[in-house]
Amino acid sequence: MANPLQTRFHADDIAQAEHYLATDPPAELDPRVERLVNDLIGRIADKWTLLVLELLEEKGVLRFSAIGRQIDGISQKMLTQTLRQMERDGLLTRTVHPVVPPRVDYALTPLGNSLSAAFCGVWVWAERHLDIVEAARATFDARD
Amino acid sequence: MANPLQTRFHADDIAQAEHYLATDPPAELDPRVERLVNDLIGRIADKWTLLVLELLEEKGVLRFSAIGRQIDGISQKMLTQTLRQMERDGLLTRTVHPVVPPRVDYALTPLGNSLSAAFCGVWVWAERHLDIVEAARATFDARD
DNA sequence: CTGTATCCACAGTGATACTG
DNA sequence: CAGTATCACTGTGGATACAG
Repeated sequence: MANPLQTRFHADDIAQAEHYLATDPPAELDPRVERLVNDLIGRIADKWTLLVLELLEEKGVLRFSAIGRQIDGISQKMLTQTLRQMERDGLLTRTVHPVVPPRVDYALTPLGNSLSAAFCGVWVWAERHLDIVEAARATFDARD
Repeated sequence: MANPLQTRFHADDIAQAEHYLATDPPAELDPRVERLVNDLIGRIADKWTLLVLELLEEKGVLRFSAIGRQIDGISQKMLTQTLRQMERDGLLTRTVHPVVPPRVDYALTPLGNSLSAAFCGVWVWAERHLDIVEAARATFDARD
């Protein structure tokens, strides 16, 4: 039986995610570092970044228009912006082929892959608990 | 040596996060489910929700003002809004004590704890790769 | 103390048009 | 094809005041 999440995340990535959980995290956690980590999470956890991350993890290398086509509802502006941010953060590479018409390929870096792996647990959680959350909302909305 | 992340995440939660990664995820992943999951992630991954989740995971039970005091920069409005959303999603419980002055306690539900555990991997990733990301940004910003 | 209500400023977003 | 530029808009979020 096909298993979308298993095809989406490489076994290596999942192994690495387990590695993150199993090994000791850094000992230092002063407020400044905490703020930076929060900032970083805030940036990488936005809607479009997550979708691009997921898509590239699954598909490997894609060109600009292919990404735009496969992510529902994203505008060209937001796609460009998201890709630039991710490139700046070292999550993906942007390869411009000097041909006409222009062709630009995007692919995750190892850093991007590792982030995708780190988010694997959140994806699985969301998928697993979707029904529970919706039930909780229904209950909450019922009484007021 | 003290280890903030180990104190922040209970051993049980980490075990559960490993469980998520180790076991087979649900087989079905039609576009509708995918959209719902994306929505859900978009909601739970916002800045304040993440900070509240982290704080309550660490501290256990806290009252309204205590949360507001310990999360830097959050306004009363956003705190109320965030707590309501999380309560609606079943992530935390809101307990009103009928005393004067009023006292309202907030605590994570098992669902909230499991979400916190799922995000553990992302936290560790962010902490681990903070320097790499900042270096990537510096490199990116240098050439233009 | 724990909220709600109101107002307002501004950043994020989408639509559109245009360029190399 | 792969963007950039411009603009109008909307919602988020902060400040403030007030209520239970």
